[in-house]
Amino acid sequence: MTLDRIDKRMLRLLQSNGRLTNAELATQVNVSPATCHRRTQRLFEEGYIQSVRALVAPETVGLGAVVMVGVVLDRSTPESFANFESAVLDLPMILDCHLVAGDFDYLLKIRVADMADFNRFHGEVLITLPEVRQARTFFVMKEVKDGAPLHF
Amino acid sequence: MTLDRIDKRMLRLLQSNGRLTNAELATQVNVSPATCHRRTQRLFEEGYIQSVRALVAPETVGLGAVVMVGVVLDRSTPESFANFESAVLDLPMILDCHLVAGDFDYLLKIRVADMADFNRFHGEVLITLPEVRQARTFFVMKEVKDGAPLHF
DNA sequence: GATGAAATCCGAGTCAC
DNA sequence: GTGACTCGGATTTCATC
Repeated sequence: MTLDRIDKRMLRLLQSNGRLTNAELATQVNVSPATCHRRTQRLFEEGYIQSVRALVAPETVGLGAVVMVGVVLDRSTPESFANFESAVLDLPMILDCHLVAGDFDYLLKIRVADMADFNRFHGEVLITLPEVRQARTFFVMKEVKDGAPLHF
Repeated sequence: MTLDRIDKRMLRLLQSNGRLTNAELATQVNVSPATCHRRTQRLFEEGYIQSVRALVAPETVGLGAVVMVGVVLDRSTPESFANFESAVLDLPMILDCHLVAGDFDYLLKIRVADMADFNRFHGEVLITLPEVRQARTFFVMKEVKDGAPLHF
């Protein structure tokens, strides 16, 4: 139910290296492998660790371009939001989608091969999505930081 | 140097589950464990897989609030950008930072405990960063999608 | 109720082919 | 690329505090 100092250290270590073996992890946090194993299990079972994922280098799989998009919907009804969100969930090039307060309704992060690819996506998909009034594009020129580990 | 069908399937599988054992992975892509092992090694060595990381549930470690911030710098000189970027790299609550073309210079994604925490960060850190003229805040009300797997 | 030691089992990693 | 072989870690059991 709660995280003690050892749990937190384990989370921090696994966050930076999800391939740590149980034996290595046990050494780093100064408990026996058996204890470490039980604690790790709990971190998964109780949802402290959502998943472990390999981070694929985007350029190596032809997804070198990032675009951020601010979206404004036509109407601010619950159905508008629901429609838009379900469309977003079906579009794999949309990596992030946040409902925000401010000048936009949503902020999207999109990964595509290149600008031509984005233009196609923009014209044929994005602005034809249900309820989209306006989509303001921010081409990303440099990824200074992306998905930094949580600091706790 | 290039990825065949099997490599890509391995990447996709490891992307969704980084804890797959070599034996399991081998079965899923229909090659022997030895072959699978060699291929996986290559995917790491040649940088197709940048790292494997545990995804920690942010709320469970007291980081339940997300804020997106659009930043405009005072001057558009190389030193301004460099100064700002190195400050950003030192701030662990800034998870993402993208240099963009458009109305902002940078878009940031920030994780904090709550609004009070963000207000403190905004007043004491963000607007005192070198070269920051303006910071427009977008509170995130819902994370519709966050860090979806790459689609290739 | 959590721990660590020991014992078993299975996969990682390395060979020859 | 496969198959076999060895070593080390994962996982369980159990006694202990």
